[in-house]
Amino acid sequence: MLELRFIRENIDLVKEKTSRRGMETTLLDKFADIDQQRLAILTEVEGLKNKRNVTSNEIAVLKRGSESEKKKAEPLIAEMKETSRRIKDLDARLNTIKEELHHIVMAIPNLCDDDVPVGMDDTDNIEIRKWGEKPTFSFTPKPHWELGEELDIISFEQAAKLSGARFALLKGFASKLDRALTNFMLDLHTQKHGYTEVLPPFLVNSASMTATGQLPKFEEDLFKIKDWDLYLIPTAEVPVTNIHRDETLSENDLPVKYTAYTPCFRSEAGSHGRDTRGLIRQHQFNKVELVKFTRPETSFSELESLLLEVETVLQMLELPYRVVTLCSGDLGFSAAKTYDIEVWLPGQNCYREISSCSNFLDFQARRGGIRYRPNGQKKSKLVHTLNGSGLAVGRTLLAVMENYQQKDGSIALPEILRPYFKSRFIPV
RNA sequence: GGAGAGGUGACCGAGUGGCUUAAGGUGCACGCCUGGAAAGCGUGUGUACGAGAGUACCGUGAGUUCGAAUCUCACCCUCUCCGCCA
Repeated sequence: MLELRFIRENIDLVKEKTSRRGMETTLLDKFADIDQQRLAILTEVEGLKNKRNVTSNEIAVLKRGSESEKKKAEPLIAEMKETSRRIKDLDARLNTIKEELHHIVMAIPNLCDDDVPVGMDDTDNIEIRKWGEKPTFSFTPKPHWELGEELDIISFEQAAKLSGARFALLKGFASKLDRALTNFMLDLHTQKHGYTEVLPPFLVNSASMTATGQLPKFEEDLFKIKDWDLYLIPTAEVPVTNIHRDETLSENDLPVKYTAYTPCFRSEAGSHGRDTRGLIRQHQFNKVELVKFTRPETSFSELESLLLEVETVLQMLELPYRVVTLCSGDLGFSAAKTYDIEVWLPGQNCYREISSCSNFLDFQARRGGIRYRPNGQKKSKLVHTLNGSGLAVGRTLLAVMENYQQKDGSIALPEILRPYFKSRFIPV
């Protein structure tokens, strides 16, 4: 959410920046009109309320006085009866307008940072660096879904029986590898990168979804629990960022850093026909997430260190990747700037997103009332929030399978996973 | 699911219709004091909207009233006990 006053005073800038994202600006034309109506009614009703407060005090004084003074209160009471009726009317109108305005403001995306390249879609994203040597094969490398079925460690068919399309059943070595990767990532982030591990609820209420920006605009992307105000989380970002909703943190505690392993649930509405094979796009997948709460001054440097921490995971797993800066049109609703890390997949001969690291500035903090008190100052300020996947476990698993596949169909494993997986490879 | 108790500022906690402009305390900040610190003393200390005067906010939403933190109703949440259950 952007500040009301900021939108009012910078309406052209807001229009320009939202159109960079490829969004309609008609909403913003409506904003100015409704905002003006709101201020007019607000002024009137506040004047009446002031009168009511003052007169009520007068009545109180008269009522404590003599009989004749008590009599004097009666016309005042009659007058206030009428005033109260008008206040009630105006308040009702004001509430309607406020709701309309709130709807508009909640539908305005964050302003993209000036560093963000202007573009339409992912083809306009800018590669900023590459790491690692793509593996060479003496044979044609297979996609992971073929490897998984041949080794009998992933079954899409059985998962379809249980749940339908876009689900997978990991078996034996695959489920063990998923667990090994998760533990490796959590250990790295807690022991080397200074994150506190949390295990949050996987169902959250609408207030939480609203603070991080999934609601009200993107409800169709979520799974909702029937008859409950609960949604399955699409990412750990939601419960973890909401840990400090409506709280004031101490500046000395910043940056606050959490890592969480959770399953993630996404409806994938609107992506029919895309990535239908394999583990790439599932309704349910596991992810290790990193979340930071920072001072405004340091959020961009914290974004850079977050990116490096995520890259470390891929480097330790010796998986080749590249980093891209998302262009304005590809940026998520709440983010001001995002780096995507894309891992090399030899079985599909392409790079695929495996992590997304974003700075949300105070956009989520304002929605969620997440503040801190700067040392030596009276007024609290909004924190900045950031998060990044460190990493999406399912996609890491398939990247390991494709990059480490052997001619005989077995899969070698990164050295770093030895303490977690115990054996060196997944046998045929 | 049943019974009971409760939800007040950064935190604790008083407050059952109008001298409440939310007491008091803790914490925090600044000042005095000190060789320096602690203690002590003093001052200040929320959020939103508004150019400002001001208005609103005591779990949420309605209601009663000239006037509600305070009374009524509904709902949400927390705690204790009982029941059921991994």
